[in-house]
Amino acid sequence: MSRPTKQSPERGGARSRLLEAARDIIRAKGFAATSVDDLCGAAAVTKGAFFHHFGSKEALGVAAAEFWAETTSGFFAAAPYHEPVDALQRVLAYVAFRKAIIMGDLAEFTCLVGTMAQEVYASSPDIRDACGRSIFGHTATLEADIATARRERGIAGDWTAESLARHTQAVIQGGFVLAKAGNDPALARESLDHLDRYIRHLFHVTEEDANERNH
Amino acid sequence: MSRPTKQSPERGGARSRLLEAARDIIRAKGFAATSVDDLCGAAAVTKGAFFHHFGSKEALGVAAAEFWAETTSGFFAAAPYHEPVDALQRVLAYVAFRKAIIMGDLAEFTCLVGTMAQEVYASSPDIRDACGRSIFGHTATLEADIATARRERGIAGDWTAESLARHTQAVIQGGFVLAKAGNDPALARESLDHLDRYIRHLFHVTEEDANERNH
DNA sequence: TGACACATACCGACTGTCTGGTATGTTGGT
DNA sequence: ACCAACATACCAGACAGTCGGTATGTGTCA
Repeated sequence: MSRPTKQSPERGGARSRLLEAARDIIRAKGFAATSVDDLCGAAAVTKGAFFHHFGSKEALGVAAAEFWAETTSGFFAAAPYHEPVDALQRVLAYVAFRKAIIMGDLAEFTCLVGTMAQEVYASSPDIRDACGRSIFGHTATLEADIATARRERGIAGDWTAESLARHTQAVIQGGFVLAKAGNDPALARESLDHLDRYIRHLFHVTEEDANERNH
Repeated sequence: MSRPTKQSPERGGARSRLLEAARDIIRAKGFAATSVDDLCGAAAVTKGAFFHHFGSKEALGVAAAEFWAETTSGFFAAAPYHEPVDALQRVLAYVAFRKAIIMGDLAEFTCLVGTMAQEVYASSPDIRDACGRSIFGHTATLEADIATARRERGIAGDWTAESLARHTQAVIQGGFVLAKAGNDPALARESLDHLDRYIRHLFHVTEEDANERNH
């Protein structure tokens, strides 16, 4: 009767199942409205397992933000927008990619750490900082391409690659807020069109050379 | 001993005190983490008074969003950015005004309805819609100036006044998210500089005629 | 090879506190 | 006398967190 491996969910998977449940449920309901029991139910584990892996609900919030940072950085690193050899084309491809993945349910494409940061920034500095590391860690990856594009094209102007990378993230996050308030994902895509136009302006992209080669 | 008017807080003020408390506390802690007792304590009223004026906590959320819409529309209507006779200058003055009022504590300048919409969009459609009406009602006031400016200056381009007004709001909301995640109000101001540059580009504002008159 | 020690992963009943909400007063103006 | 605007007392369920326990692996030494 008793088999060596008898647990239906394989041993050791409780922690990651809880993090996946947190990613999905917190994006839909928010951090405060998500109870530990909600998470345990969705992950099919008990409270004992929850508090074995996480010292508190707040600790799970921090871990969820770090889990988000890891999975999304892997996702974006593997994304096809890195392909163009021209740095500016990579930046524009990034914006296009962000627009393309806005589809389906709101809770599926919106940003966990943006949502959490907005909610707990004052009451839980640990979660807030973990969210901040995730967001600004991501902007740093874009900053490199922006800086390279600027150097390659000899672009002047009183702005920095760092601030433009952050602005890109602000437009994305703000688009999510409007999409939620208006219950329409198209509102998030709309702002990315304006961002695309803005970046082309900064780099003096004219209608003609919009696609392909530069000077 | 008993005087005609003996209540320290004047009779009849409980509802508005609760709405003001909601405005301040929900911005700092979020909707779900704000308890009815929190609100009653801050407004110095009892739970009886709370449920006399609001049928439920959710109903207070809706009322708080409507209260926010009323007070902010009054605030912006009275703001000095309407003074320029040139419509484009009014639009740019709006952006400058939004940047200027970003000061002090995060909870003091961030947006109640943006925060609430982000948190409860899936769990409370009534609150979400009230937040949506507040946000998009505000963008409509800016849309008029944008449309006028575009007509006055004969500006073409594949964008609409409506979408630019919404984009402006997205940049503001996204700036708030980044400011909270990074715990630094300057992050919100930074994106408004990019927005200002973008709008000047759309309207072909050159460095020379940046301040004063047009064609 | 096996047995003992120990660690890790997980279980589920339990607890004290807090939650939104209700039922029943009391007060003051008209 | 009546009604809106409150206050007081209370409730049932939900909440985060605790605790004693069990099952399964893992390292170690004879």
